[in-house]
Amino acid sequence: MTQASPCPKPSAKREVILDAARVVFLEVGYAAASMDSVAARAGVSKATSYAHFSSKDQLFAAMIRRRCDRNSTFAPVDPALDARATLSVVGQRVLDLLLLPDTLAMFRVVVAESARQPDLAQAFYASGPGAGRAEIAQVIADLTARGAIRADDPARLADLFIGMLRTDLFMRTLLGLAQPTEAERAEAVAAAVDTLLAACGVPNAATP
Amino acid sequence: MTQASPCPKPSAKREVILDAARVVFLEVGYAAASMDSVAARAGVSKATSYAHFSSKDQLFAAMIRRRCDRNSTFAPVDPALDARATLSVVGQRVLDLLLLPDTLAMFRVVVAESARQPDLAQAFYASGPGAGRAEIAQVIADLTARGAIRADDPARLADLFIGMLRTDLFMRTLLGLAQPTEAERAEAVAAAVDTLLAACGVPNAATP
DNA sequence: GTCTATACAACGATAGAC
DNA sequence: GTCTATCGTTGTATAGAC
Repeated sequence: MTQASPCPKPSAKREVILDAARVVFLEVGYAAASMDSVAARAGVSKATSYAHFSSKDQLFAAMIRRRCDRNSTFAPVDPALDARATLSVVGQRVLDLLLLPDTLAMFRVVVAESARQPDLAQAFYASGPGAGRAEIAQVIADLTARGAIRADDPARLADLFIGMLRTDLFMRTLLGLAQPTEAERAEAVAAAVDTLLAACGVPNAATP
Repeated sequence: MTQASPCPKPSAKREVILDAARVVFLEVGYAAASMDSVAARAGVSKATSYAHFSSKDQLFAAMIRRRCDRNSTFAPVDPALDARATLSVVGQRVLDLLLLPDTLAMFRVVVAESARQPDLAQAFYASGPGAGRAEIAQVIADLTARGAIRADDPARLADLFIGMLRTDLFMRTLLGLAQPTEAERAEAVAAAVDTLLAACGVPNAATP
C-alpha cells in the first residue's frame, strides 16, 4: 500500500521526479525549466509531479536540499604524508570537485536563485563551501599540531588556500569558456601549495 | 529629426530603456524580468522598447555589453610606494569593486545566463575578470622590474592574489548571506598581501 | 517614434475519471 | 496515486492609430 506524499516513505516515483528535476533545473536554470519538461523527463504526468511536490518552488528546493545532503566528507588523508604531499592531495580533490560539471551547474543555479530563496542559498553554503572550508581548516590544524606547518589561524589559511585553487581557471570554466585539462589542474594545485608553504611552511623539516 | 534604432545615434529613450533594463535584469534576473516591468520602469510603452530592441535577448545583451564597455582601468599606483603598500592599495580596490552590489548582481546574472548566451559570457570575462587579471599582472610585473618582489610568472601570481581576495567572504556575499564590513575587507586584503609577500617578497629590502 | 490594444503561445496549477 | 484535459494567468511580440 503506497502512501501519499507527506510521509517520509521514499516513493519510487518521487525519486524519479527529483532526478528529472535535477537534470532539467541544472541544465537550463530554474526559470527556464518548465514543470512539463520535468514531468516528461521523469516519464510521469505533470499532475503526478504536483501530487508529490506542491509547487515548482518546493520541487526545486527539495532537489537542492537532496543534493546538499550528500555530505561529501573527504576521505582522510594518510597521516604519514608530509605537508606538501598532504596539501597537494587535498588541493587536487578540491579543485577536481569544484570543476565537475554538476558542481558548476549547481553553483550557477543556486547563485542565480539566491535572492529569491535565501534559505536555499544558506543550505547550499553550509553543505558546500562552508563544509569544505571547515574540512580544509581541520587538515591545516592537524598539520600544525604535527609541526609540519605553522598556522595561527587555520580557518583563514583554509580560506586563502581554497581561494588560490578557485582562480581564473575556475572562473573561465564557470562561464563556459574553458574545459581545463588534467595538466592545468595539477599546475594550479602546485602553485597554490607552493605559495601556502612559502607563507607558513616549516623551512628545514618535512621536505625530503 | 530623431532617427530609428539601427543607427548609432544615442537616442534619449534608448538610454532610458537601457538604464531600466539594467535595474530590472540585475535585480530579478533575466527570466524573471518581464518586458512590461522594464518598460514601466523606463516610463515608456512596451512597443517603444521593441522599437529600439528587437527582442528581450537583444535588450539584455545590449545592457550587458554597455556595462562591459565602462573600461574600469585602475588609476595608476604611486610608484614611490613599496611592494606591501602597493599590493595593499590594489588589493583593497579589487575587493571593494568585487563586493559592490552592482558587481555581484552582474556576476549572478551573467553566470546564470552564460550557457544560453556564451558570447555574453565571453564579453563579460574579457572586460571584467580578464581585464582585472591583466592589470594586476602588470602591477606585479612592475614591482618585479623594480626589484621589490621576485615574480617569475606575473600572470600566475596575479591569479593567486585575486583568488586570495575572492575567498569565503566573497562567496557568502555573493549568496546574500553576508554584508562585509570595512574591517573585514581590510583584514582579508592584509592576509592576501602577507601571504603573497611571504611567497615572493624580497626579505631584506623594501620593508622600512 | 510612440502610444493603446491585442494576438498568440507557454506555463503553473487544478478538476475529475479511473 | 496516476492519468488526461483544461482553466486562468502571464509574457513576448505585433498591429494600427496618431
